[in-house]
Amino acid sequence: MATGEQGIRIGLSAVVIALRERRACVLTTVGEDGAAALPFGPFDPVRDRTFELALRAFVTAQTGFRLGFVEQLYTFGDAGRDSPRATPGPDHRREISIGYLALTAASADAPAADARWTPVLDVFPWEDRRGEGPAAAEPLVAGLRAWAGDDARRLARIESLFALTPAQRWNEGLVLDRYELLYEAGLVAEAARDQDRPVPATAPGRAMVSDHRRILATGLGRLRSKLKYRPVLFDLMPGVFTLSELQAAAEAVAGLTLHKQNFRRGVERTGLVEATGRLTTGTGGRPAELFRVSSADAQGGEAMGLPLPAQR
Amino acid sequence: MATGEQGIRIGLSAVVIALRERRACVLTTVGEDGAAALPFGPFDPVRDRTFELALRAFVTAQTGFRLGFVEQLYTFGDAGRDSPRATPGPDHRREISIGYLALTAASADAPAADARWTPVLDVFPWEDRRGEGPAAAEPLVAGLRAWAGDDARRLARIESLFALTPAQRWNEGLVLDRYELLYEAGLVAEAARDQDRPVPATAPGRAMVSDHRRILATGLGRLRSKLKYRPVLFDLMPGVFTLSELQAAAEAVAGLTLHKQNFRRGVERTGLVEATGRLTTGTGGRPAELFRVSSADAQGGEAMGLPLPAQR
DNA sequence: TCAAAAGTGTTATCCTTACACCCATGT
DNA sequence: ACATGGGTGTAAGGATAACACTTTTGA
Repeated sequence: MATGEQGIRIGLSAVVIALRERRACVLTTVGEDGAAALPFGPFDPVRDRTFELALRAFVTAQTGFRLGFVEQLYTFGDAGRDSPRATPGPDHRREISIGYLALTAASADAPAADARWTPVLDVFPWEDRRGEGPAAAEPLVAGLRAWAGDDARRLARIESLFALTPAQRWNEGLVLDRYELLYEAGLVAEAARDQDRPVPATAPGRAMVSDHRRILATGLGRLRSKLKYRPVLFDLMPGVFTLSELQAAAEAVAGLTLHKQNFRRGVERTGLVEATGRLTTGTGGRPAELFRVSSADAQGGEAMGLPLPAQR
Repeated sequence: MATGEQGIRIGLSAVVIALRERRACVLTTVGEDGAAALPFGPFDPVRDRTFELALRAFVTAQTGFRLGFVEQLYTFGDAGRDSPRATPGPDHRREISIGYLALTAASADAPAADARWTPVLDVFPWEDRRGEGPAAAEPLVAGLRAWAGDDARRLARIESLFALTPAQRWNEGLVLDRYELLYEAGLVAEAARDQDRPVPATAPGRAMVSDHRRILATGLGRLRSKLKYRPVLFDLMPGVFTLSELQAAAEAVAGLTLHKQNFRRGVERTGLVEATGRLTTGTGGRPAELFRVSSADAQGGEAMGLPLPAQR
């Protein structure tokens, strides 16, 4: 009988998010076939005392960045995650990957070596609702409808996840659900690749190595959801910032255009920021006041996040 | 150099929740030293295609229960999770455990073999705010204050997590945070045990094997949080139920006394339940109408949970 | 007839949404 | 002057919280 310890390897994958030029970006490396990959490090059960310490160490070593907020996402271990056809032989190494979400404050430093900052909305273009809004997803939805045919359950899922009827509202946190829907429908490059079908040229977004895009979707979804009930956005911000910059950051992460006044009122109500009294200059208009994270209880244990009032 | 594949074993731990006699209970087995343990199954990388299938199989085999809702919680793998003193030698097997939350509809069946249904609020008595409310946690808080001394950060954490000032409100989802606070303060039996100190007789709640109480805290916290934005409570309910039973279930899980009218209005607004027209009999008072989960879009993808309006 | 539990009506308050408008600077 | 972005006031609508009350059964 198999003892359950043969051929297991554990790796740590990091979804490292930072803001660059008002866009939410993820730290990627160049994978084997030229596609983007997440930073990945092996977990050594002898040397590494905890997952989190191992993660922080290898990300800093590989990229030079110090991670602030770190949170475990999910453990991925399904057989054939990247190639379901391959039937594992007895000598097959089972690869299990523990995904982590990490946030770093914006930094002007260029990443080391072959690391890149990839805008997350280039990977998931349909997650950006700031421009035309619902119209942006039109071609995608057409493809989904074709896949669904007259399957009522599929149609309901599409309508719900993409908020197609006016009654439903777009839930920006369901990044993974939408990606998995597109994967099932065969509309993303990975779906074709995993079945050795030719990848259509129209496949939306940037494909990634193995199941890394799924891991990234998990991370972005977690971050978006968390914005609303934990003060995580400040882990992406520099020490001082204007309220407009804060709003731009929230918009870049959530993929939504927010309502200015309501956002400000909401931020004020949380008490998470405090004015410094100093002003910016050269914003193109009236100088903005600079704020910082409130020194009071601010990051304190209590549930507190930022409002995300949509601007229609 | 260590290759990262020696001596790793992966196990699956299940936090299986069900309602028994109007209490939220967790399925436990009897651990080595007589303490309760979570059902645990090894993960066989050759035989098991996915974590979830393996989990469902071994729980059904061990206990006879079919699991409904299943969700991954967290992967626990810190060295010395149960005994930090032990320095791992080269032959030390590193045990990594993937925790899952599972919900089963109430069932009259007795669990098989040495399995038990343990009321979760017996494990975490301080999580029950239904009785005297804040007063129930008084002795605990005294212990925490003694530990904190005049450390302002510790005091703020205690006040926040236990909602000691009237301005703060009790957040029922922070089960893990409160357990970890108590562990750090050395007030739960596991903290003493892990440092070979004698376990004080006053240690609150029921201790569990290894770090299983931490895993259970993770599961209960996740379930409580999820109640509010996903229709998970129905996975604990029988096919038909009265609104009072639904409220009692929500109260048993959340550890709160809810406001009857507001709860009902809120449930109605979600559209998640529909009346059957039938009435109960023998409730001790006026017969109640029986409801069922709405057959419409009900479980549909959209975010929908139940309100938890506190009754002071 | 009374206790016990089911079920309903109504109001005050707060947060969200949405509207329109004024302010200060650089060009 | 005027474009650009910063910053503000106020009112309508809906959800929540809190109040007390009626209805229907079993003992």
